[in-house]
Amino acid sequence: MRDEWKWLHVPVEVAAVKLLGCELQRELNGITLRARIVEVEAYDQHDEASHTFRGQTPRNSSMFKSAGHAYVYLIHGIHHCLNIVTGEEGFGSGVLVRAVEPVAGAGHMVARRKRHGVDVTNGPGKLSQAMGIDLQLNGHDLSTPPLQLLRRSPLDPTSIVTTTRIGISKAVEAPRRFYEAANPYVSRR
DNA sequence: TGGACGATTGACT
DNA sequence: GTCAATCGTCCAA
Repeated sequence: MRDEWKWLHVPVEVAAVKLLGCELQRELNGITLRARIVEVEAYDQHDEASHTFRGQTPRNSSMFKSAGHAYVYLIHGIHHCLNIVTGEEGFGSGVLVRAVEPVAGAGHMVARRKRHGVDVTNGPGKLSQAMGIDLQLNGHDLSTPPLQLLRRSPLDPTSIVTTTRIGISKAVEAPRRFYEAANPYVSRR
């Protein structure tokens, strides 16, 4: 395993909390976009709501890679969702990035979205469109451009809210959604 | 090989 | 609050 991602070789819900406050940096057409992660959800092989619950398939194979890779999938034939793979190679676990807060290149994200304010990045499909994330980045190594994960110091635990996940039909009771309290970019539904 | 379905979003009543 | 868009994936037959 790569030492660089050792901090993500932990249970996925622990990794999810550690990822809050970290940043995603995207190089796109010579422009640098950067955004801070403010809302996440945890999924792993033992979780009925996870894409990896029934084992490895061509679609979910990048979620079985070692920590620090991207798992991107298409939902409803329209939108892309970004996950950060966690844990050891061979174990299917990852963290869905549900919302981010623009840090750099916000104007470009607004233009890509054709929306403004929190609507630019307050949902998994929205932030993917804002940052130009699609299937081409599925399986990408997040230690290299054009998409990088930048580690940041952990948030104060008292500022983190834990709830059940959104938009799923199985394991609906599991408290595996985490977000930064009072951050306006946290998704609404 | 067919068909049901989805870790969502935006438009509309 | 409700509902359609839209297509790749997966499982049953």
